Amino acid sequence: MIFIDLRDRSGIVQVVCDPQVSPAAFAAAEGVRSEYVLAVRGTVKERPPAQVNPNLPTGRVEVHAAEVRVLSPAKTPPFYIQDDLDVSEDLRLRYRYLDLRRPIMQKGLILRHRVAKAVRDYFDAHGFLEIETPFLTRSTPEGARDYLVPSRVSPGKFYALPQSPQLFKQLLQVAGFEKYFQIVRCFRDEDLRADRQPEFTQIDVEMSFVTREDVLELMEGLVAHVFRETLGIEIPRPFPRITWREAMEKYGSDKPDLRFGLEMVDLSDLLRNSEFKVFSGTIAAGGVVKALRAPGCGGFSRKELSELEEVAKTYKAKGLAWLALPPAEGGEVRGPVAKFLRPDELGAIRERMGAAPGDLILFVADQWEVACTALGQVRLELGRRLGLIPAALPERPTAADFKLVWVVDFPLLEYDPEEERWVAVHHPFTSPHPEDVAKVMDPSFPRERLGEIRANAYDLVLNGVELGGGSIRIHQRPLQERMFELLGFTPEEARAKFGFLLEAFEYGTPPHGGIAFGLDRWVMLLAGRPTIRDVIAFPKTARATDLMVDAPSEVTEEQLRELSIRVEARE
RNA sequence: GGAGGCGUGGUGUAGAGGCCUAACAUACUGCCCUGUCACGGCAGAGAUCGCGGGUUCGAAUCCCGUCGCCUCCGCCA
Repeated sequence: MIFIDLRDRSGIVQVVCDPQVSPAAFAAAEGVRSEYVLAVRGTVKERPPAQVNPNLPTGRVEVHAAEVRVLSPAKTPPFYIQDDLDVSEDLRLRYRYLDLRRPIMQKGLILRHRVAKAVRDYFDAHGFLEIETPFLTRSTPEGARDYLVPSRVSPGKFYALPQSPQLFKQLLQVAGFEKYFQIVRCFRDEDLRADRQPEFTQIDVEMSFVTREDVLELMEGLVAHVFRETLGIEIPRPFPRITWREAMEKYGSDKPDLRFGLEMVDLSDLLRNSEFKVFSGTIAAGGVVKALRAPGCGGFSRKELSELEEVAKTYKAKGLAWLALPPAEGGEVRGPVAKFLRPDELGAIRERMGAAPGDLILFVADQWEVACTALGQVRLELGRRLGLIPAALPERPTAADFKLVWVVDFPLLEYDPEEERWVAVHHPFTSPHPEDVAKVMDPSFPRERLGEIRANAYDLVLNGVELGGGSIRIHQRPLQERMFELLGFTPEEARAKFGFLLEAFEYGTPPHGGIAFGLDRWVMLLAGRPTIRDVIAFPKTARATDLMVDAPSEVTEEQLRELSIRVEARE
């Protein structure tokens, strides 16, 4: 009697080879090893009650083999084909076709397909057209580093792979395709992360004659549709909204994780005249003091506190001050800051923080954005330590496992000290907030205050991950010219870089706007995986290499000659 | 560009100056086992400890360099 676990995309079934039923099938099965490809003919039978395997979805039945044929033998795989795999990722990437045999990997790609299908169905039902745009296109300034492709017929010239179809989708609006979408590959030559690959897939959307409200409402419908069709989850609508400013103030991030509270509080007004110069001095210099209450954490050890401080320092904070409240009334308040604070200050802080005995209060004093960001990262670390951020998605996720939020009113511009100029936070075609257009057009508006101007832009954030973002675009020539001016482009430069778009805009441009979602990230979150590599069939390593096909690779002298390219040896 | 972690039979780990002629689990090969499903039993094969240099009487172990993978900062309109 030989038992074979026979696997296909749908799962595993047990094949029973009984020499009394079929001597030939038994003999064939004797030579079968792991991962052999088989053709089995037989009868599906219910198992005897004692032989039922409750751990297997098909555990109530089995196939009694009449015939077993080996279609293809297999070498012993370098790792087990099973879900709970403890093997280095480089090995999985080198043998990706084996890694992808694992049910959990198949589940991820099947989910990915179903998300894409749901997206296409939704847009089709709402009158959108999927239109393809070029991969071989033109390098444009701003944004990420381009992947370049040399041209053979135009020696010395290069195509760029698109960072996104941004310009094309706007040109499609000029062309009259007033509802466009595309599931499209994008390319960015920047350093990688767990949620960043050099090529990734975007759900790209653009619409004419819409306001921000129209876009957000339609996209909430999309998100709800995808959750319903893939996980069977009903996401409550409308999604909450938060301004960028408020997100930074309360959560210290432009992609706040709303699965837990631990909101930050500003104490600058209370500590303006504090004896503690780190606080008062920072405030006098235009900075702020932000604080975070960690409930019941007053007993944290030196080690835990210094680990939290390391987090803060990673994000440019100079330090992390703390106050540990005694577990009962009357005890000593501990912490390096305690002796510098007057009783009235201490009382005011406790009241504002809503602090209870046994709580820990953490402080960062710094310039506003640094203080918010650093303490916001401490907040996330605390969330992990206190178990407020689930380590994994439950077996049957519900709407409560997915906290969606729109972040709106991003700044339009931010100062880049390296380039010594203002750069677009979103991109140069993003329209200012309707209430701020006057400031943009006002030539006397002080340059140093350009950072106050809000954009008509929005991001969708899911569990602290940026799922997508978009904006209402500029469709008026004077406003666009003014934007280029603020970005430091002369009219000639603007024309040289974006001339085709500016020219197109002269032929009647509908007001338009759109959004783009990161498909990989979305599927990653729906599947509860820790990296987008797990939901991409053939991903690249952190150094942007493909370990399976060994790319990038050297090419022949002949190929280089055809492209008029000479490679200089680099150390 | 920077910081950290990891690298020892196919795989996952242990070993932290001499106990290493490198251990354990699993996978693999052969034999036994006619209801197994984390099967079981017996036997066997399989590693110059990522690579290069150095220190030492002696290095998987200490030092320097280098390569690869992962995470994070910078970067990513």
